[in-house]
Amino acid sequence: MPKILLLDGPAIAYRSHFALARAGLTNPEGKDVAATYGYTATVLKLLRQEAPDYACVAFDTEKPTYRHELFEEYKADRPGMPDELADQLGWIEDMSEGLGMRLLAIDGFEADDVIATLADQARSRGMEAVIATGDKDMLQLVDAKTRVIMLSGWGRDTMIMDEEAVKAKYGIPPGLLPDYFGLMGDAVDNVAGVPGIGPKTAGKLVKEYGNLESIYANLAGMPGGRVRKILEENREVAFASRELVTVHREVPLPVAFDDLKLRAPGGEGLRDLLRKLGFRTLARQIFPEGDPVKVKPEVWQEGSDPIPGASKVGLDVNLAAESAVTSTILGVAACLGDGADHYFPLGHREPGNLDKDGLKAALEGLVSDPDVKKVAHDAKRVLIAFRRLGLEIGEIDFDILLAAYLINPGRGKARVEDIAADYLGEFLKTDTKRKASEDGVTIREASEKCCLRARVGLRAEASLEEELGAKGLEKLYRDVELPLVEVLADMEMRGIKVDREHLERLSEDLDKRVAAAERDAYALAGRRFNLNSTRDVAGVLFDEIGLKPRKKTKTGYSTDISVLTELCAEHELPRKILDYRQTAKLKSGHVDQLLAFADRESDRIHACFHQTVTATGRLSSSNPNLQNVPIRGELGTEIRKAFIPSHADWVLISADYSQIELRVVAHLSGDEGLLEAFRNDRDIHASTAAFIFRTDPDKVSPAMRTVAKAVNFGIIYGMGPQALAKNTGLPIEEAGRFMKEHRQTYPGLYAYIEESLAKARETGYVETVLGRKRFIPGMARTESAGRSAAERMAVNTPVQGSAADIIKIAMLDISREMKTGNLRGGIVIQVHDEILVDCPASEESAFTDLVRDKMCGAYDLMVPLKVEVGSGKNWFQAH
DNA sequence: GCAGGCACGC
DNA sequence: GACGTACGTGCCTGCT
Repeated sequence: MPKILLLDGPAIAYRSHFALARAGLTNPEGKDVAATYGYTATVLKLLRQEAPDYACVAFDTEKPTYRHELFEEYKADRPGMPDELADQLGWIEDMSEGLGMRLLAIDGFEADDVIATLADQARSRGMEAVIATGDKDMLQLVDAKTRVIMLSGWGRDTMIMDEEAVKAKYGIPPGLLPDYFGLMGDAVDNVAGVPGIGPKTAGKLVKEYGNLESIYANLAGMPGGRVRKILEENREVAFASRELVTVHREVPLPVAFDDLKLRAPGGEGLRDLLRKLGFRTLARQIFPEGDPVKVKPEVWQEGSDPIPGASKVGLDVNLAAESAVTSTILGVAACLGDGADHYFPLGHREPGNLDKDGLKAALEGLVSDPDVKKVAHDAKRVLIAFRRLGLEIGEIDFDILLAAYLINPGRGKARVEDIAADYLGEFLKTDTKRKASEDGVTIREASEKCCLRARVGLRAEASLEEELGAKGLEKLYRDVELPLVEVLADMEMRGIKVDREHLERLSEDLDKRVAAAERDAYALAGRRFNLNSTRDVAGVLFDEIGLKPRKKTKTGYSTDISVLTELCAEHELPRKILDYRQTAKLKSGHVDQLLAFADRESDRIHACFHQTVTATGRLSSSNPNLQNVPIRGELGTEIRKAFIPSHADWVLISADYSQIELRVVAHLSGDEGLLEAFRNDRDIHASTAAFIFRTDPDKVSPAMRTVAKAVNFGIIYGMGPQALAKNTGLPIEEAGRFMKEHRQTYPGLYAYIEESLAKARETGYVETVLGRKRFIPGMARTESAGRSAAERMAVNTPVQGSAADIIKIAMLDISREMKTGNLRGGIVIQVHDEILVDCPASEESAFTDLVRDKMCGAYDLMVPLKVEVGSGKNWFQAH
C-alpha cells in the first residue's frame, strides 16, 4: 500500500529548537544552526523509518487564520517564535525541499489543517498516511490507515498512535477527540473549553454519550448536578471550543496530490545548504561516500623511466600566485587514467631539476595526442600554463569546474574539494599549513596536492558528465562554455594596454583633489577626523553638527551616497565628504589598481575573466576587475582614456548591444507591445512613456522618459513601487500608479512573469534561452521577504542569463572567424553587453563588420538584436 | 582573517 | 519592526 508522510513543520522545528538551542551548534560562519540540525536529523530519521512514497511538510504562514477570525483570543497568549528559530526558518524550509518533499503553507490555515486535508485525500485514495506532529489535536485524524507519530522530547522515544493506542489512552475513538478536547479546553492555545470540566469529566461524558450533539440531546436525562448545570450554561463555549480544536479538512491546495511524490534527496541546493550549515555527518548519510582519492606522486626528473601513454590524463598546474598569465609555473601534475601520478617540477627553486626541456618533452608526450582525453579542474588555467610553457596540448576535453558550475551556478566557483565532496563523497584533506608559494613548500608536498587535484578530475568526470546530461546541459556545455574557455584564455593572454603616464598623472591629480577635499572637510567640521571611517563621519554629521540621520545600518547611522546627497541641502560638509569619497575611491579603487596590475614591461593588464562565478551565467572579472571601470563624469572619461591599443598603429573597437536585456524580455514574454516597439526600432523608454503617461510619442518629455526608463529597468530586477519612488523621486502612490499603467501597457510581459514564477515554484529552477539553469531555493518560503527575494531572482535570471548566453555565442563566433581570417587583433575585454577589440588599423573595418555581424546574429530572438560599434585611440573614444 | 559599509560597472 | 532592485569586485575600517 502506498504511503504518505505528513510532517507538521512548525512542530518539528519548535521541538528541535527547544531541545538543542543550548547546545551551541553553529555553522562555519558562526551562526546558530541548532534548530535546523535537529529538524534535519528528525526528518531524515522519519524518512528512513517510514520509507514513504509521498511526503509533504506543512507550515503556517504569517497571515491570521480563520480560527483567529472566529475567535479573537485564539493563541493570543502564545509568545511569538523565538528569534533564533525564526532566523532558521528559511534553512529549515529549504532543507525540507532539498530532502525531496513538497512544502505547503496556505494563507488562512494552519499546518494542521493542511495535513488533515491531505490525510483525507490519502484515505480516499486507499493510501496509508503517517503524520508526524507534537500536537495532540492531530490524533483526531487517526483511523485504520492513518497513524500519528507523537514527537516528544529530544532523544526520548516517539509514540506511534494508531486507533488502538488512542482508545487506550483516551478511552474514546479518535473521531470523538474534538468533542473531548473542546469540553476540556486547552490553555496553551487559549481554547476556553467548558469551565469546570477537565479531562476526567470530559472523558466520561464523551464515553457515555458520544459527541457534543448527543451529550446536549441527553442533557435532560442527566443527573441534575454541577456538571449538568455548567453544560447548560456553556453550550456555546463548548461548541465554539470544539470548532477551534477541529482540524479543517478542506483546505484549498495549490498542488495536485501526485505532485507530492517524494523525490530523491539532492538537488544542488541541498549540497550547498549542507555545506553552508556544516552538517558533514548528515551529508554523509544523504550522499554516501565513495572510495578515497589517493595519489602516489612520482616526481619526474632527468633519467626517469619513460611514461607509457594513457587514453586519459588528469591535469593540474601548480602556480605561485593566482594569475595563470603572470605567475610562476611551479609544476604540472599529470595523472594517468589507470596508472601512476606524475609531477613535473618546472619552476621550483629546489636544485636538481635543471633539465626543463626533458621534463617538458615528457609532459608533452603525455598530452599532445588529440586522442588522449584531457580532464582538468579549471581548463583555462591549464591551457594558459601550457601555452606559456610552449607545449602543445590541443583541447582540454573535460573541465570539472565548468561542469560543476553549469550543474549549479548558484554556488559560485567550486573548489576541487567541493567537487570531491559532492561527487565522490570524499572530504579531501588539502589544508596546507604554508601557502602554496614556492617558499617553504617542498616538491614532495606540492606534488601530493597537485596530483590529488588532477586525480579528482579523473574520478569525478563521469558523474559530472552524467549530471550534465540529466539536467539537459550537455549542449550548452559542449557548444558554448567549453569552447569559450579558449576564447577567454586568448583574451587574458593578450591583455589590454594602458597608458601608464596618463594614469600616473591622473593619480597625482587625484591626490591633490583628495587632499583639498580633506582640508575643506576638516575646516567645515572644525576638526580632523577619518573621512574613510563611516563611523567617524556619522559622528561628525549627526552628533556634532546635529544633522538628522536618514537611515540606519546594522552598526549605526548610514552615510551612503543617498543620505549625503539629501543632507547637502542642509550643510556644506556632506558635499565635501561626497567629493572626498568619489576621488579617493577612484584613485585607490581604480587608477592605482590599474597601475598596480599593469605589466612593468608591456604596460598590459592581464585581468582574469571568470566563467564559473556568477549565478546567472555572466562572466566576472578580477585582478583587476575590468567590468567596473568608471564611465560617467569627467573622471570616468579620463580613466577610460587610459585604455589604449597595444601598438601605435592599432585601434580599439567597442561594440555594445543596445537594450539587450529588454529585447530578451520581449522575446521571452512575447508581449505584443514590446515586440512591436523593438521590431520598429523605437526608443523603448520614450515609447513606454507615451503609454504610461497616455500622451503622443512626440510629446514625451525627458522627465517622462526617465520615469519610463526606471520602470522598464525595474521590471528586469523585480522592483516594487517603493524602489521606483526612490529612484525617480516620485511619491510612492504615483510610482504605484505608473507601475499599474505599465502593467496595462504590457500585459504579455506580466503574464510571462507569472508563468516564470509558477514554473520556478513547480520545478525549483528557471532557465535561459540556451537552457542554462539556476536553482532557486526559497520559492515556497513562508517568510515573505525571503520569498520575494527568491521571486526576484526567478524573474531576473532568465533575462540576465539569456543576454549572457547571447554575448557568449557572439564571442565564440567572432573568435572563430578571427582565426580563420588570420586577423591579428582580438577581443580584450567583455563587459556584459559590450565587447572591446584591439586590432591593427588595417583590420578596423574587417573587425567592425565582423563584430557587428556576429553580435547581431548570435541568436534568433523574436526581435532584432541591435549593436552600436565605435572605434578610437582609447576606450573612451571607441564608445 | 573576516564582516560590514560603501561605491564602481551592467 | 523589517524590508525595500538583479549580478558582480574591491577598497577601507574595525573587530577578533
